[in-house]
Amino acid sequence: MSDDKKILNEESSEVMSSNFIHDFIDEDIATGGRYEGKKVHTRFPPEPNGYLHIGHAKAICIDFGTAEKYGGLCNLRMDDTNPTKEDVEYVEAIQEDIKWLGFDWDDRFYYASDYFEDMYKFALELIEKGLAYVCELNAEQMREYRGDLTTPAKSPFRDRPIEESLDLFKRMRAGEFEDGSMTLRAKIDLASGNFNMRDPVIYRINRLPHHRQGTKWCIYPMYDFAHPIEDAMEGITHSLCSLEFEDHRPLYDWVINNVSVPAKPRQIEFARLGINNTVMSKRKLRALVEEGFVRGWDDPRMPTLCGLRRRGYTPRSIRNFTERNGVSKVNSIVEYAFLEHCLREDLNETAQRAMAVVHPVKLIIENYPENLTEEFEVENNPNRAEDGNRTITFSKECYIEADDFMEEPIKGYQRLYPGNEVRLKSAYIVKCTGCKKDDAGNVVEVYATYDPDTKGGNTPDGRKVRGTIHWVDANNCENAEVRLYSNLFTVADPDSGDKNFLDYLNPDSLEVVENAKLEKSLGKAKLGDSFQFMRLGYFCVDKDSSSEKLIFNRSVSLKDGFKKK
RNA sequence: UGGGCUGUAGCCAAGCGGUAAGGCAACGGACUUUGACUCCGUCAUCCCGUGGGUUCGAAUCCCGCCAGCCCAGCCA
Repeated sequence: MSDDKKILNEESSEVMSSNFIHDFIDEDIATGGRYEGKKVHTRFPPEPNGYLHIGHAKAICIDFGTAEKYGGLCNLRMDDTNPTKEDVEYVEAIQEDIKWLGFDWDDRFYYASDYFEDMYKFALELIEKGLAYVCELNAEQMREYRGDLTTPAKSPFRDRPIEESLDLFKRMRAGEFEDGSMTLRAKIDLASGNFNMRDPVIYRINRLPHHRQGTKWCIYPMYDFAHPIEDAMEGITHSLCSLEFEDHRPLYDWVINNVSVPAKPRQIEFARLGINNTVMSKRKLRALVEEGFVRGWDDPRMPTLCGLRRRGYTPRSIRNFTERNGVSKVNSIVEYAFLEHCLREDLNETAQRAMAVVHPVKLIIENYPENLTEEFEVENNPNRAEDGNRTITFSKECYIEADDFMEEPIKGYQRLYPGNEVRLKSAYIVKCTGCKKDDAGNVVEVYATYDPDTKGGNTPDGRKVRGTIHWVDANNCENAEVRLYSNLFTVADPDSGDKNFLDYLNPDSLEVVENAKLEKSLGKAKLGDSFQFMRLGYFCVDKDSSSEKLIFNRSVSLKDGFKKK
C-alpha cells in the first residue's frame, strides 16, 4: 500500500501532543505505586452494536496515541456483555475502521465475554465477603425503591444471609429463575448522592443468545462490574473513557478494590467530540439509516467512519483533525469547517488535478477550425512538479461550467461575459461574443473567439487576463454522475430546540448530477482515487462506480474567495 | 432539591503565581494559467463566567454566586 500507508507511518512517528491525561500519567509514573515498573497500557473497548463514527475516532486516537507516546500498548476489546443488540457484523466493521485509521492492536484483540467465567468467580467472592446479595425486586419495584435526589434507596433483600445469596446466585446461573426475576447487587451505600453506588445491579438474568457464547450463559454482568475486571485482567494501567462515566469511577474503584483482580487500573475521563450540523448518537444515526433519510451507514453524508471513508476523507485528515482539536473535559462542538480544512490540507498535497465540468454548458469557439484537435500539456499538481504532466485535447467545442458565464455580469465577476476575455486553462485566451438561450431563457450555448497567439494559455504580449476557467473538450470526454453533498442538517445543533432532530434535516444535502463532463484521463479513475477537479473541489470515485458508469463524490469543495456582493 | 463535572475570542485550545501560545473561521493585502494553494498582516490593549479575598503581583491560590453538561437502565 501505498502512499497512504507510508504517510501514516511517517505520521505515527510523531507523538501525540500533551494533554491533561498525559499529566496524570506523568504523575503516576513519577510517583510509582501501583504503576511501578509497568508500561502504560490502554484499551479501546467498543460495544459491537453499531458502526464507529468520528467521535470514536477521537477515542481511538487518544487510546492508541497515548500508548504510543509512552512506548506502551493499546488493546482492542469488544465490550460484549449485553447480548441484546450485539452482532458479529459490527465486530468486523469496527476492526476494519480502526485499521483504516492506521492503528494496530497486534495480537491483543479481546472479548469481554471471554472473561465471563472469571467475572462469575469474582461475583462469588463479593458475595462471600458480604459485599453482594441476590435481590428479588423486579425492574419496576427497583425503580420505586431507588429513592430520589434527597431520599435514600430501600433494598429489602440486602441483609439476606451470605449462604442464601450464594445458593441463589449459583441457581441463577443454572437457569432456575426467570428473566428479570432476580439480580445480584453490590452492597455499597443506599444513601449515596451518587446513584451508581445505591447497591447497583451487577448481574441480571437474560436468556438471549450471545453472539459468541451462544446459550452458555443466562446471566450477564453489568458494565459497571464487568469493565473494571476486563481492564484489570488485561493489565490496563489507564482506562480512558468519556465524561459520562465520571460518576461511575467510584464504583469502578470499588470493584477493583474489593475483588482479587491482578491489577489496579486508573479510570480517566475526557469530553466526547461534537461536530456541528450533524448528529453523533448511535440512536440518531440508526434512525437516519432505518428511516431512509440516507442511503446506509456508509452514506457519504454520515459522520460514520465508513461514511467519511466513502466520502473521500483520508485517515490522515481525520487523525490530524482529532489531534488538533486537543483533549479536555469541556463539552464542545467543533465546527465542521475545521474537519473540511484538514481534508483539504491533506488532499491539496496528494491529489492530482483534473478538469471536470459539473454543470456543463457548451462553449463554441467561432473562429476555431472545424476539424482540428490540438493537444496541450497540463501539470498534474502545480505545487508538485515531480507529479509531472498529462495531455489534454482541445477542439472547436468544449464544455464550461454554467456559472462561468453571465450575460450580465455582477460586480467583480471576472469570468465570461460578452466582450470579456478569459483564459481557458492551459489552452487559449478566448473572448466572449454572446450566447444562445432557449425559450425559457436558459443559456444553452456560449460563443467566443480565440486568440491563436495565446496557445497554451500564454500571453506573449504581456497582457493581463484576470479570469482562468476550466473546460473539457466536448469531442473527447467522459460522462459521469457526480454526487454533491452538503450538511445533513440545517442548524448547528440539531439536538437542541424543542423540535425533533429530524425536523432539521437538510432536504438538499444530496444533489445528483447525471451528466457531468470529465476530461478523458478521468475515465481510468479507480475506486480509492481522489482528484482535485480544478476550481471545484476534491472528488473521489464512489463504490457504486463501474466501467459502464463513472460516479464521483464531492469530498469537499475548494474555498471560494469570490465575494459576491 | 442530592452527587459529579465544566466555564479563556465566533469555534477548538495552551496556560499550573510574574503580566493571555497555536489552529479554524473572519477580515485586509501580496502572489497566482485553480477567485484554490502559498505568503504577509489584523483579530482577548481594565473584560480569562461573575463578585469578593490573599499577594509586591492572580486566568492561575481561597470563599461566595451565576450558567451549562452528566446521573435515579436488570444499557454501555
